[in-house]
Amino acid sequence: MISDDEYRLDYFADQEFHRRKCDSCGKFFWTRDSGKKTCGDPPCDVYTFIGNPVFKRAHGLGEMREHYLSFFQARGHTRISRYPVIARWRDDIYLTIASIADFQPFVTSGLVPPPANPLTISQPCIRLDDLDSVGRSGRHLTTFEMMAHHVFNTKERELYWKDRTVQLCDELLLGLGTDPYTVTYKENPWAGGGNAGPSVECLVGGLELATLVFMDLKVAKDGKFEIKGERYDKMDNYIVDTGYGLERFVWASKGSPTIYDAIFPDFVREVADMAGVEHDLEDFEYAEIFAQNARLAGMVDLEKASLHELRGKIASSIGISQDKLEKTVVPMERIYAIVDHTRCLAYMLGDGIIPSNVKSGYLARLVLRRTLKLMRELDLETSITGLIEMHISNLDYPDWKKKMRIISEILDQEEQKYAETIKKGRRLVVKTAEHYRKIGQSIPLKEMVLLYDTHGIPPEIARESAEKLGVNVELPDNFYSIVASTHIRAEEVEADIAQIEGKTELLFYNRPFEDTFEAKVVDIYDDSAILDKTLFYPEGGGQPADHGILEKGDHLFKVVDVQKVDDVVLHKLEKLDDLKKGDVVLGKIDMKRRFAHARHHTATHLVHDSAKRVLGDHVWQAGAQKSQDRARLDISHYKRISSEALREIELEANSRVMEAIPVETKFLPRMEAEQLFGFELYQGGVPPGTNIRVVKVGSDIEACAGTHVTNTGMIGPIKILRAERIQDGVERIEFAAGEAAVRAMQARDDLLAEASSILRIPEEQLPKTVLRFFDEWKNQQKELERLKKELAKARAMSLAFDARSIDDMKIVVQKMGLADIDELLKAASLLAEMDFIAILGSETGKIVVAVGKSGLSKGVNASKIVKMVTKHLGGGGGGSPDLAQGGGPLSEKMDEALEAGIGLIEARKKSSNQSL
RNA sequence: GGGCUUGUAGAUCAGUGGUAGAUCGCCGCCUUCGCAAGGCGGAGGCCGCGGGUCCAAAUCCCGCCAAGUCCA
Repeated sequence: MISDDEYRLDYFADQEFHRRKCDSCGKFFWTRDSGKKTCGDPPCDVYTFIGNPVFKRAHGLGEMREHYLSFFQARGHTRISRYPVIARWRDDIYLTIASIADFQPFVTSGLVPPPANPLTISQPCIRLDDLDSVGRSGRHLTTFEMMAHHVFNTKERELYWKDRTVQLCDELLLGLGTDPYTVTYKENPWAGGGNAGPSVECLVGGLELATLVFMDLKVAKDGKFEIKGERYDKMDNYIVDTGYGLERFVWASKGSPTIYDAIFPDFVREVADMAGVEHDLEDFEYAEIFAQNARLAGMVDLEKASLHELRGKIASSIGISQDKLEKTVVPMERIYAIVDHTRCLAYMLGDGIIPSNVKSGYLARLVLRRTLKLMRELDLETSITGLIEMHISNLDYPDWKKKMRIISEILDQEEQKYAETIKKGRRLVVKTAEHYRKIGQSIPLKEMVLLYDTHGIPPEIARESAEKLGVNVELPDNFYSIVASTHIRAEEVEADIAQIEGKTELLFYNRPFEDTFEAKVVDIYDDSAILDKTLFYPEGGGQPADHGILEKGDHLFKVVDVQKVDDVVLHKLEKLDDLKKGDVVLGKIDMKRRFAHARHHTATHLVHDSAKRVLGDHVWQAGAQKSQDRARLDISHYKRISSEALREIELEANSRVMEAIPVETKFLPRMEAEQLFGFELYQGGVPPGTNIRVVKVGSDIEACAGTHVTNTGMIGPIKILRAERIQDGVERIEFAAGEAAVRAMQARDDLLAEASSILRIPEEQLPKTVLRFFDEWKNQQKELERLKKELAKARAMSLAFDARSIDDMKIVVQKMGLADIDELLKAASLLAEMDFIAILGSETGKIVVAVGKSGLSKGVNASKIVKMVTKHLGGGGGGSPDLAQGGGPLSEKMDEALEAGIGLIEARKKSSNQSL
């Protein structure tokens, strides 16, 4: 528990605030109004600001943002620019969900100094948790700007803490014209992402405008404090983490019926016009419907509450029928959601997310497809590209306008893909529906889940198609949660990483060409030696570890792996033997291996840079791995890389090699590097630490800890081997550099040489000749087929003469040389057509039995005969009563097997008409 | 990163171990002044690729390649 004392601020005392316990929810809050009984937060209080703004003047988004940032700037805060909405510097979240996310984990943990302190920022954030409520509740958004001021205090230096934070918030609100008696601060401890602390929510007019978090706790096993079931301890550093909702401020300043009408009124009107929906907020009764909707929706959690029930309440409180309410509200809800979702997409695509079926790309596709579905429901004929372009031209990010061409191409492609999925889906639904119509049932839930989960067909669309065919569907309200529940969640495995004290000096950066060094063994850990300094490169950044040896006198220790744990390098040895702490060793690196890695590593940077030049700026590294004989680079790209583009990339990369560009590396403070080069530095992930190593290869600049050659000329040739699609939106380029490239080319030469020598033709004629051979082969196959048919016919005719008769049935039994099963089948079935019983065998051990009409009527069964006679061949067989086939490995016993066949029919006669 | 699904004629798909099919499209002929429709006939398949099991594999098993989809 967080102590009450945490909230007893001098500022509250000075300003004559009272601490009250909410009559409704029991939480404590602070107010200047001594008569206030409830905390101010819905559902304890209702919205009072709608139609009754809490600020003295209406503000637009830009105006409000500027007011906020300059307010804090004037009070000693440095304004910093926003971070992307795709959190590339984080590996635990895909999207930037709060302003503090910009500074996690390294700034908040104290490892890296903040870019400024104190600072103020307005950070665009995306949260998709309440996607279903967007448009409906009047207040939910997928995209919002979190305005914030942050302070990073340390034990040594405190800038300001709770009092000043609350004071600034109060000053901001009162400055905007808020009545001081309507402001409440509700106590509400905050926890998330491994941190926690006391926090107050600032409420005005029933609307939560800001949250002021005082982050001073971190998760600790045996911590002194317990919040929401986790234990926490105090941190050395403590952080003011505030969040002010820009869109809510604008809403509060206007008192519009919904947040959407407040923040983009023109956009809403334009889309409403396109959809042919009348949206006249001047009409009091009409506006009141939305206002009341927002007020009541503000009180409940839409996820849990029944939408139907809620609407019933709203209708009766306004005094109109529920039907009329829905007719008015539903189209607008869709329009609001479309306007919101397209803004979300503008941010996602503008910041470089490529729609995909995995990771952050999936989130983009999710929002995109929901938007297309909404547009379809409204019969909105316009293209989604146009809507997104409208947002982009309204936003003040010039680089996005340049990206519009690629964004539009991506969108067109996504629209097409979705249309394809729906088209395929409808066919599938029709098939499914017809099946259930035949058996007179409605389509069960299981099928609906399959259609959605496996084929991406939304249940609403499935229902529409099915009902057209007069088939009902089973579709419960909580359909999507049923789908979710079928996915078993993978348990998160927390790796127990050993912490090792100490620091190994890294020599390989400054002495990249040296292969020998002397060092002291400072410790032994399992079967690994820890040295005071090392030339061995530990595995990292997709580059494998160096190998080599450690020499102690004339005793050699083979180094088979090298790993870095914290600041310590572990040299894993094949055998530990008598190596001990305090020994002095001579280390020798396998330089051939090292150089192969270095070539591939620098080449990776070049290939990445070339891909960017050829394909566009949307290309980001999504992963990389190097080895001695090849390397692979995964890049984000929205379509398959054509072979022409691939060749261009290859040529481009080799041009950089031929230019013999020096590779520059240096260590820079993280913030300086970020300011100089932007987040494009973090192609290969975000390294920890205050200083990061920046590697510059021509125009490519990346944070990279790997070993590189010192000049691109040293790479030698770069040969792209292949490209494959890892996921939608991610392409993998495999290539070889240096000696490995030469060997790869030689291997390809060998393939050509071998193939052409088999055909005894020059290599240039391979494609032409292979094509001719393939065509000839196909024609010959057909010819062969035809001849077999003819041969079978001829044989059948001649065999018919040799038929014997048993019990009025004409029987042919014959061994037909090396004939294959096809020929036997054809001959036998022809004989059966002429009303014979045929038992045909071959020297290869195959048998076919066919029975004609009269045989069948007497109960002769081909399948049973085959089953019995093939036993003589040590095999088996089967088929239908009129035609069966089989065989076995003992082909030399064919005569015996055929005799047995005749025997069976004769025996059948004796036992008089017993069926076989 | 995990789950599910698919790959058969130009297209859409049947075919769950026993002679590869349907519909549309294509070509030819009949009918017509011509077109559409209709009738008759025909062409078109490494059943995604490679291995395995089996007397026998489009079908079962393994690997690869290509694609779709839901989720974290």
